[in-house]
Amino acid sequence: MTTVLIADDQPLQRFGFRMLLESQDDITVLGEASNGSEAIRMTAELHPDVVLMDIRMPGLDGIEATRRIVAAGDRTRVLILTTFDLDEYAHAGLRAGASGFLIKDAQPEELLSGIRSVASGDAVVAPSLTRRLLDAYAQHLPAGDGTGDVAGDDARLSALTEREREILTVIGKGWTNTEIAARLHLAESTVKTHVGRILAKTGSRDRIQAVILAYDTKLVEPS
Amino acid sequence: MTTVLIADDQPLQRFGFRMLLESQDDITVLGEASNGSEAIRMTAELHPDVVLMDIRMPGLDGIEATRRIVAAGDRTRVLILTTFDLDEYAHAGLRAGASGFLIKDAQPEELLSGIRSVASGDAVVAPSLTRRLLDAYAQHLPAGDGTGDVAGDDARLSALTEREREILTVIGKGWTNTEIAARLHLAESTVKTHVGRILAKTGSRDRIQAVILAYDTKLVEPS
DNA sequence: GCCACCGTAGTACCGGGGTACCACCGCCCT
DNA sequence: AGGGCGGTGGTACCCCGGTACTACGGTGGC
Repeated sequence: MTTVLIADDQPLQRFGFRMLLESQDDITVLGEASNGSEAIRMTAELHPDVVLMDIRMPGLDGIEATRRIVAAGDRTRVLILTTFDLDEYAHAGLRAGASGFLIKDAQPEELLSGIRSVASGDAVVAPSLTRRLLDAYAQHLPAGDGTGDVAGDDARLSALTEREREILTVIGKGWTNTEIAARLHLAESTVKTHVGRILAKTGSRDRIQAVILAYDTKLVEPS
Repeated sequence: MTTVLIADDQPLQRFGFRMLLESQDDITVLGEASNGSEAIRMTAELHPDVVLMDIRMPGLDGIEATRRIVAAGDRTRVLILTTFDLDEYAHAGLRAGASGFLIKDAQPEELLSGIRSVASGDAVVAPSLTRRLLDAYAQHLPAGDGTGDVAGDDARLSALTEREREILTVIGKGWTNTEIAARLHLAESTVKTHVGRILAKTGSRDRIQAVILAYDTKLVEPS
């Protein structure tokens, strides 16, 4: 069950959101806030999985409210809703730690799937915003040409097979055995076998040491 | 009407995509390519709106094919499909000019809406990839304006106390709770309390993510 | 004086991780 | 034909890690 707090200064807008969300079996609306301060207070009280946050609100605005909610360190994720897809909002919201951005007039399904994604730890961005995000991101990437140095060429990894190195890479990215199994289309028992062999071959006592090894050997690069 | 070219070396995979796409009234499959060179040639011939591009293909891979298709200056957009959401793929694909990234085992609806978004000029990223994209993007943004972030200090660590940062450092070194307790002269329950709070504040689901965070924020340096 | 925060510590519980086995298949090499 | 190796899969078991609570002393601010 996903719990949601709605933060918007327009009662009619809140009503619409509530109707939509409550029509879903797996979503519960814990409450409604009409400004940023209320949103912060209610989040601290109710610990919703997701706060649906409007940016423009009287008093404390949505960005600042987002910043404080994220800083509180709770598990609550903030999904920012904006009427205009203005860039400065996205930037400020990103710095504030929001988990996603949607446009208010999105399709209901988009909103719902966005909430579910954010609740499960993923992030979402409205399609019309994604383009800019990609462009801006690409612009800031290191200038390398893609060809060149092969990572993970370390003596401690030499005993590993291709497959094992592949598994070690995703271990280094923090994937759980279950995730590895699902994303690589394997049985969890197979993953465990691989992991066990990797630990034995590299002399790591647990996957944590393996993660560290993956970083030290540059098999995985800091992001 | 949206026209699509499928580029994938696995016939079965191509068949699945074709079946899915042709079931849609507004999408037409113009053809199928089984490697990068074919994809480039067929794109130049058929001018599809979207190329569904697998990364792993014999001969010319999907990244290079994407680079050349985009460089050709046609209106064709490339939507990259990957089995593994490995970061270097995303980076390379971005530099190559792809309009989106989806994971192969995504829901059919996700794939379809992705194709439609890309065809209409938007960009899409699989929800499970978006998080990293946002994080990486936010990291590269110019430092905040008014509100004071501590200089040289990563935002994701700002909520941590001195002691918690200390604990996170040794978590990053791979110490177990028992070891931390022994070496820092604490009760293991205390260590667990600290670790729990660190995970909550940093949004890490387990200590593995915390280790990765410690490396990414350079709280711990590769040895 | 009171409250918020920090660091410390405890208990109880559960799930995932890791280990120790075993097994089967496909491939390549001798 | 046989054997080794890599990749896959299974079962059974135990322990550590993580969560959810509660609690208490010290400190600093209002």
